[in-house]
Amino acid sequence: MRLRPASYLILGMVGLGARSGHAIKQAADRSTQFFWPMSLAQVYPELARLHGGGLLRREEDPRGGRERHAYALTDAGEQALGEWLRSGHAESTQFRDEGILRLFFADALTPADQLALLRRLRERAAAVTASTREEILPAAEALEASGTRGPALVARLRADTYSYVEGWLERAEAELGDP
Amino acid sequence: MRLRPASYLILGMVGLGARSGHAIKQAADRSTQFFWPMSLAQVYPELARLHGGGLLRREEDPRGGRERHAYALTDAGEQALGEWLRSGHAESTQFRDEGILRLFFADALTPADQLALLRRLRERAAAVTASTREEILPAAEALEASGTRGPALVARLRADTYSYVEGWLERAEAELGDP
DNA sequence: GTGTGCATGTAAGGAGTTACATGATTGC
DNA sequence: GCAATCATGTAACTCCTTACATGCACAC
Repeated sequence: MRLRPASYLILGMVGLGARSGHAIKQAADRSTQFFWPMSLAQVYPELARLHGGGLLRREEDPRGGRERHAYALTDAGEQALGEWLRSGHAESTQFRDEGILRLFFADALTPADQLALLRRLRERAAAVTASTREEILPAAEALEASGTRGPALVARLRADTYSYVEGWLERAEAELGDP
Repeated sequence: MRLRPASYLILGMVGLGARSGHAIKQAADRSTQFFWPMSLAQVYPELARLHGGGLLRREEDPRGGRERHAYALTDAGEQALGEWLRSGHAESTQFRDEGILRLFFADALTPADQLALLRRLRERAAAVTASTREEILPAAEALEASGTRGPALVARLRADTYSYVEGWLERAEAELGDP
């Protein structure tokens, strides 16, 4: 059975206590979304696959007449997750950013339009920093207080990195406007 | 005719002087690869599509018995590229990083394994900085000397950002080892 | 004559997205 | 009664990747 990053993401979320497909998606939207996007349509087929492969246990857990499944890691699931976390193996990273692509080709623009592009990118970076600090970090810090530090670590890395990029772009703007 | 980022990437590369599909792919591998990956199999169909849509002119330009096409921007192509560059519209960004995903779930590891993970991520960041400065920047700076500044700007942004991340991870390591 | 680089493409498949489809529960 | 939230799934499609397929030119 082949496991992809999305498989480990689901395994990891179950490990952190998310029990239903819905809860996994909710948690992912508030935390891992930014460095590993996952759509809802991926969650249910993948849960079924992981259950079929013996990595997840599944129990019926209805709320009234509304069906619900409660997933938990099996021993094999726990082991697969641990092995992945310890392996440095072939870390797939992929970064796609249309804004940076524009910047690459910015010489085709007038200086004024170049400045406008830099300003837009800077504002976007600032917005990422702000939304991460206001919307993502608080929940991550609540988890941190109970001993789970990964989410807060990652949220701070994101906020601080985009804050750095914001400053970098601000300097680039200044240099472009007044060389 | 619908234009995607990969379309503008090709248009932009032609604008910068890449004439054949091969040359476009070569240039992309050395520069835009890192923030907008594009595989060879995308290039030729997309060139044909852009030619069919009137955004590229195409001439036969054989080298001996080896066929070659020389592409150039039409007025419509130049205009489409310019409009995209000036539009702030819906910048699609997507960041996927398996290493950060591991960090998010790192609480499942022993402290020693957490440290090892942080170290691996730091070394990876350092390698990105180094390879960008050594392999990407020099060519971009040569272009810069002749007035095309985008490539160097983007290469420096990449190198400096990963350098910042390297320092950040180093501090995180220190805090984890000695809180 | 052989390996490296230049050059153009196609076929099949995988990963992930959008949109669709449905329905119960809970709080106002 | 109504809206928001919880909850589970499927279908069609798009985008992109890997692998395949071919062949000339040039330097050594």
